[in-house]
Amino acid sequence: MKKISSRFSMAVHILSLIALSPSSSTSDVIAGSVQTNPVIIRRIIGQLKKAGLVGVRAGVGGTYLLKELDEITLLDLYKAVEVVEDDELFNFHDHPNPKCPVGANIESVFRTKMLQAQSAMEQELAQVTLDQLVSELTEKMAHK
Amino acid sequence: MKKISSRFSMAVHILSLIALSPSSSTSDVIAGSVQTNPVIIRRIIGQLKKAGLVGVRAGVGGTYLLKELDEITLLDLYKAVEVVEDDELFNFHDHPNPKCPVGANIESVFRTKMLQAQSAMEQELAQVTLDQLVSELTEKMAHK
DNA sequence: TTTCTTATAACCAATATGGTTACAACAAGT
DNA sequence: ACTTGTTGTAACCATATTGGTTATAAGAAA
Repeated sequence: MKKISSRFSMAVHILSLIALSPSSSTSDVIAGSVQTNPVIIRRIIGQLKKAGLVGVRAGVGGTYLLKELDEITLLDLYKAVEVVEDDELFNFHDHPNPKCPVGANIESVFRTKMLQAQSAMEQELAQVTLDQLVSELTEKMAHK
Repeated sequence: MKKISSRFSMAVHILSLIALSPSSSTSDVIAGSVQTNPVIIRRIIGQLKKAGLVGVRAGVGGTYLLKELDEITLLDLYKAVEVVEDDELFNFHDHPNPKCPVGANIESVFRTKMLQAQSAMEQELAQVTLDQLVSELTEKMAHK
């Protein structure tokens, strides 16, 4: 991976739209703002639904929040869209040589350090609520 | 990307080996501990060399450190192996609709937050020197 | 019943990844 | 000089992820 999937940024974009104009929240309208295919939007909304963040009006169309804006953090979205496998951001090469003292012990040392680094990042994401983010967004929109 | 490439973990493994037994530091021996192809090792060492962290004895074989162990951090290795593109961990979907107020402003808000999160992670990596890591490693090796 | 919508399957092209084989160039020892 | 062990690359390859597309079944309202 060169980068964490844009599913995450799209999820943030999507939820911002839903928060600001819940009336026009069909995958088609949202796709118009994100500028991608409606199916992509539905797939992401499907993941947000699975995570219990939103509900979808089947048949009639549209998505609504299941939590307050200040109860949803960027970390919630990050986890919901599953951009990282097994909750481990850093990959570790498989089966280093157990007969080599370094090979036998490097994994646990490495993993410990990486979990710390990853956790520092996730804590930052956890500190930003959608409430805050949408506020900053509307601020910028007004400032135009 | 589901995970950050194992090139990073291999780089840490490789430098630990070089630090602990500089005498046996050919790509073949290292590949034996990492349990991969020597070419993979050489490619990574090539990146470490480009970053000015190590030197290579052409022809005769072997790699040596160009800096002290306490002058090399995990962040140095992370940057050296280029596991992330353009120094931006988080991807952002391209060209959201500029005619939509949200589409026009979401990118700058998102990017700001992501740079903060990414920076928190990198700071953690910057705080770990190879010196520390190798110490922990030898500790574990002795504790056998 | 018609219409708009969601959910999902089945593809696809582009790219990253880790691996492999092959070969030129280099430096030492003999 | 020649042989040997090594590095540096190029050229491939299989696999997986990504973002996208088309097509279709099914739900809910007018």
